Amino acid sequence: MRIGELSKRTDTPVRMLRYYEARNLIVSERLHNGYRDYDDYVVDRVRQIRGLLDVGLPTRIIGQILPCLDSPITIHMPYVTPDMVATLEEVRDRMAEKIECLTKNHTAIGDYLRAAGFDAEAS
Amino acid sequence: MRIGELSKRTDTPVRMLRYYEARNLIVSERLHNGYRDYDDYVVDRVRQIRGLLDVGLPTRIIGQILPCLDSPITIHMPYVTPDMVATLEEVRDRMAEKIECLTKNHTAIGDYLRAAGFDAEAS
DNA sequence: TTTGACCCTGACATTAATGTCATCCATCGA
DNA sequence: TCGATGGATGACATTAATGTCAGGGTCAAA
Repeated sequence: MRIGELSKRTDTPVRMLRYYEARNLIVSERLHNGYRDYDDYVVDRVRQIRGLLDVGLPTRIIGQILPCLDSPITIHMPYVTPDMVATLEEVRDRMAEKIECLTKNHTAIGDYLRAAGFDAEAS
Repeated sequence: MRIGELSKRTDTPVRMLRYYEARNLIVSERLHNGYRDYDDYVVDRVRQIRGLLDVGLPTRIIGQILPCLDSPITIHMPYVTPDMVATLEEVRDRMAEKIECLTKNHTAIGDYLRAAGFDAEAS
């Protein structure tokens, strides 16, 4: 698909799609004219990238870990360098911290809303 | 305590503490000389702020929700405006999304590391 | 063939969170 | 009293993610 459709399907500005490509987070073929052409799997990829960005990961890190989270359960993993392992462990641990922080505050907001009489569902 | 100590106790650059104050996330008294003087509870507050920033919340939002997450279980909550309720619900929902995203990727990294033979513990 | 929708590249602006300085006041110990 | 340390304000720089334009092709439908 071309960039416009990818943009719509991922609800992501075209500008950003080109940016992600520049940061090597996604790739694209080129049509006879110079138009970018994306494979379908890129849709999910972009969504994942956005999610990670939204959660505070910088593109630099995303680019490093993305290849390791690619397929269902790691189709091809060449020699994993110790460096990469360290990075992954680091990222994994920081994610755990974030989850904890988010969970705590998510709960607190729920409690508050409930105490204030609003919003009885959706804890 | 003065800003230096707060900085150490929260592992936060002094620069940032002044910044958070400028954004109305924390407050401080002033000593006879112009030095800032912080109450003890500010330590936790700063840690919470950092956590929220780290997880992608902008200071503008943090400033809005912080007062609602202040005390153990909401000591004083004046008339909660419908606007505030809407904001809180919005933030709460976005947090849930983030938690889901993080959990998913956290798991994926764990799986990868395990599959790669590294890191057998700490799922 | 003309027009409008799409795409391309590249430059510049912006917002947020931070880093870095410079300049000056305050305090306390040697 | 001097000097080191710590604090204050304010200006300027930077990095990342994004927004916005400008100038210029592609192509299909009218």
